[in-house]
Amino acid sequence: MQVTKEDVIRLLEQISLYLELNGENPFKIRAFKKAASALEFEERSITEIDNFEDIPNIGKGTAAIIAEYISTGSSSLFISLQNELPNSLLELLKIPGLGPKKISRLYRELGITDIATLKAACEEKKVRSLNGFGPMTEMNLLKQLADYGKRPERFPLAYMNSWIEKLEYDLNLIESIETYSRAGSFRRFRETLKDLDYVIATNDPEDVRDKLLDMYEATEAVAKGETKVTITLPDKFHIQVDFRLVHPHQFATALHHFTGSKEHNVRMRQLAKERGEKISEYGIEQLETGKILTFTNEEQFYHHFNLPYIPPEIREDGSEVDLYTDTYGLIAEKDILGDLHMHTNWSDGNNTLVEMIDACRNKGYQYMAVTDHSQFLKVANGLSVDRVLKQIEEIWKLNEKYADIEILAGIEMDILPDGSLDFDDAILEQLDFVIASIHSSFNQPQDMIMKRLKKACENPHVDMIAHPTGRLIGKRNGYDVDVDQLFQLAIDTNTILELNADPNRLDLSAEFVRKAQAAGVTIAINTDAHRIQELEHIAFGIGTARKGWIKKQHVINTYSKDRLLSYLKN
DNA sequence: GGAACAAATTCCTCTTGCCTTAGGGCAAG
Repeated sequence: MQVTKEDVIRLLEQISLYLELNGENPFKIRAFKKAASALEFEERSITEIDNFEDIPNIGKGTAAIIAEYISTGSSSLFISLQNELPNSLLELLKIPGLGPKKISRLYRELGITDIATLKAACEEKKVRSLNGFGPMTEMNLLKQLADYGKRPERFPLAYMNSWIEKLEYDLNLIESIETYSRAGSFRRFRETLKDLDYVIATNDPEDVRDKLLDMYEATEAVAKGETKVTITLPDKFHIQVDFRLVHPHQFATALHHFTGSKEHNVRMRQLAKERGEKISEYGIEQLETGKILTFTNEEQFYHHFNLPYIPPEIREDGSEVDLYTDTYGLIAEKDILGDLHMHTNWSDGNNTLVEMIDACRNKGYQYMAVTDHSQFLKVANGLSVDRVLKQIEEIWKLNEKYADIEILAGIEMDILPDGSLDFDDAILEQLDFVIASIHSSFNQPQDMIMKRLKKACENPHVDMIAHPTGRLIGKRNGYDVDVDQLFQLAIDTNTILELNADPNRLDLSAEFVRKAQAAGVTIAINTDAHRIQELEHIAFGIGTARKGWIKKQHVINTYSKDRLLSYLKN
């Protein structure tokens, strides 16, 4: 059997889970987790690594386990762990409310090995007889088991977004809230979220707590304490929202703490410790004097450690604490001077040309590209040649009318399944901005997909490839792109790649867009708006770009109008 | 188990809140 790097990572993670169930030393458990993640970040493939001990966080013991696994296809440690505890127990760790201690007790005292036997034991009221368990625990377990498997572990940003708007509308109505902020993975613009986190500053926590609990009467409160309120939203998936209530002077440190990531917090705490200080959500404690420092904002908090303000989007694995500087040039929403991908009711958009133009003018954009679908996409009312020519004329007229914005006549043209393009060059050359994209035959093998993309990139009239991987977060993976090859194609043919800001897409992802920047690709961040409200999705695009450490200089729609026009001309 | 500092030992981020059950486990970033 050919062992892959993913196999090794999975092995180490499973070992770590087993040790947890066994109640092993927490640091040993973590050592395996750290080794797994060290391998994940390792650039080399498994055959290129001759000495695993060279990798930080992998020592003698783990290296021996890996070597055994690669040469024999199995691990004696893993086998002996499996003999001790059935594999199916690992699944129980995923059930909220069950941790290693409780699972271990259920197994040893009731012989529970999996979901089915746990459910049966709860129904027979056997569980309540165990030490540390009671009727409430049994009932809660049954509730969790009923949901088990039906609920995704994480939700796409787009799914959460409608809840977020509703929640914040309600939060704004609570007068005893001094201020509040999103926190957690949503504030960091992760593309999928497990729950929602808010930090609330108030001088009247009891009142805020009562109002929060009143907000959604139909839902149940998971927790309702002095400083923490957890509710589940009346959503079919029981989405959880955590509110942390703090006094206004604690707000900055609490916000930092609950924004995370966990790894970022660990790194910050290490820094503090080296200086004889201790960070908690309520402030920084100076250990010598016992004095607790608080701050008016997160900027001050970071400056206390002689660090620049580190934007939430890049607070992930902890390395940002050492890598990020004030002069990095990370892109910001204010840098965006135009949107180069949107639809009108000429194809499948909801608004008229004029409505879209007015909305872009209201956003203060210097330019915009109108890019309705092309004829192939019948379901989207794609434009025929005649209608394209008509729309170009219409846009010329509107350009004369509006002095404050440059309207580019564009198209989002399909790359057809056979690799040809939906319009001839004679049409394309009349357009100011040509997007090529794939909306069909997603299941083709990689070489065919790449052939299609190559054809598009090599056409001299094509300016940009939209949503380059075709994924829909949590719904479909997209087509089989060789992204490295696509980046090289884009560079060789001077083709822009899009970061599509639709929260369902975020395509390219933060990870890919970071690689694209490193390769030297020019990027555009566009909304692909189908209605004027969706022009606001640019915030998701910017968040994702920042998560990918994108510098302003690599993003074409930060160019001034003149610079953009001359770039497109060449 | 890994790594640092010293050569065998020590530390590893942390602490707070809440529920459920009777002291402790789990969850949160």
